[in-house]
Amino acid sequence: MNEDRTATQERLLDSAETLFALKGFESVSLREITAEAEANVAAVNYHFGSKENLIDAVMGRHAMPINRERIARLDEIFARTEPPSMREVVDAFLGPLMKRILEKENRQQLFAKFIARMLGEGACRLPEETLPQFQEMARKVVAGFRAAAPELSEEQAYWGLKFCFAVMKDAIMRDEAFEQVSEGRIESNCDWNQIYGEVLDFCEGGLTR
Amino acid sequence: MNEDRTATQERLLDSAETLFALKGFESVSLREITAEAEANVAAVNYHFGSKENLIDAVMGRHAMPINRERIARLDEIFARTEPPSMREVVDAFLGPLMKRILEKENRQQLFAKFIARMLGEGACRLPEETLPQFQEMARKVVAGFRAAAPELSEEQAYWGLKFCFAVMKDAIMRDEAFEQVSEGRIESNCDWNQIYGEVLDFCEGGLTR
DNA sequence: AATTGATTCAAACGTTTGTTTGAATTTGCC
DNA sequence: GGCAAATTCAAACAAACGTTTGAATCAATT
Repeated sequence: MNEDRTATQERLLDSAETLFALKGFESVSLREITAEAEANVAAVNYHFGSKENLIDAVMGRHAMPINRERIARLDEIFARTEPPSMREVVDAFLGPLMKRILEKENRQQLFAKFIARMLGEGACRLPEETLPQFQEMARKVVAGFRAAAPELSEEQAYWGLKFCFAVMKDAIMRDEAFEQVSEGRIESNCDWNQIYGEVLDFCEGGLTR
Repeated sequence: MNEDRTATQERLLDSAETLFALKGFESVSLREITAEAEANVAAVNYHFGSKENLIDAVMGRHAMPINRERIARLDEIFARTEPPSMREVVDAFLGPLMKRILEKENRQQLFAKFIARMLGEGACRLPEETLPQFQEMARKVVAGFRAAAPELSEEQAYWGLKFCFAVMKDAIMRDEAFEQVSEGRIESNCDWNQIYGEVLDFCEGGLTR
């Protein structure tokens, strides 16, 4: 995959990311994207070939670096002699994602929502070339879980992986419906560090019964 | 809301439910739905007024009975003198959903996927008249959580509610991507009882740190 | 049997979708 | 400055979308 892109390509990716975050993949038209990016309608097909390819590109921009970081942190943990704590394994898995949300000073919420959609709707369509990396990452996370909690079977650990994913995703994706259901007791604030704390608590507990 | 519908209405709802399960709300056209239901394209607009209304109807068909059952089970728990266990509160919350999946002998997987989508994509668009019921249900679940684990703050309990939802949703929604990532170690089987056991374990652990 | 109201139907409505085209324009290079 | 490739652009494409229409058909009542 070409890493250095033209200015137009970059603007298209940014606009697509923003609009996907707000409305989901299916509901955003190429015309909305190109208008936001101040580009021509034909630009997407010229630079990316199709709308599908654009979605893949905007996902690929984040997925691989995140997985790289996850793997690096897990390798660090395994390099140590003492056994890992469950919390640090979960954090090695979810932290790189959360880090990127915290980095975006002004567009935190938007970027978070895009990530959540990527994990949700987009999960079924992860770019092919990223699959081996995802698999390696998953194997290491599962190994980490079982190092921290030896009573977990391999299958249980994989379910745990899935569930941690799910919890993180829902925590990131602040939806109006739940705000209503909780009658304003949740989501009005936006202290990501506190939210991430809740996520870690829940996942850690869920994995160490 | 009219409870007794014509045969055509029923067929439209069934077809919509099936197709929504397979492809999501946005990606299914009225023409697909009416073709499946062996009805005319105009039938949806005649009977429901619009596609949006159809989606609401197909959701409303399940949401309210499920919430009724949840509330009933929680009331039973509160009627007892001894304090509830966390597991039974979680089960009162998630069980009525799982029950309906197990009921559908032949279409389990399909129905489960619809439910998951309803919880996911559809969450942001829950029919207005169901909101008070959702709120009452949520209040009682939270009360149940805190009765079983008094150290939980109200806010933590609401997060727990959200997270249990998320875990259940992801467990139900079997996506190919994760099957690949786990390299076949998950999802090949389909023993819903075992899966539900994993969900209960994780949520129970997550709420009782 | 006639009349009324509810339902079905084929056809068309106006938009919007993703994509393609071919000419204009910009860009980098000799 | 001039050539060639890369990029932009307005315009149009066919296809699909949700919705509307008005006549045909069905059901029930009188």
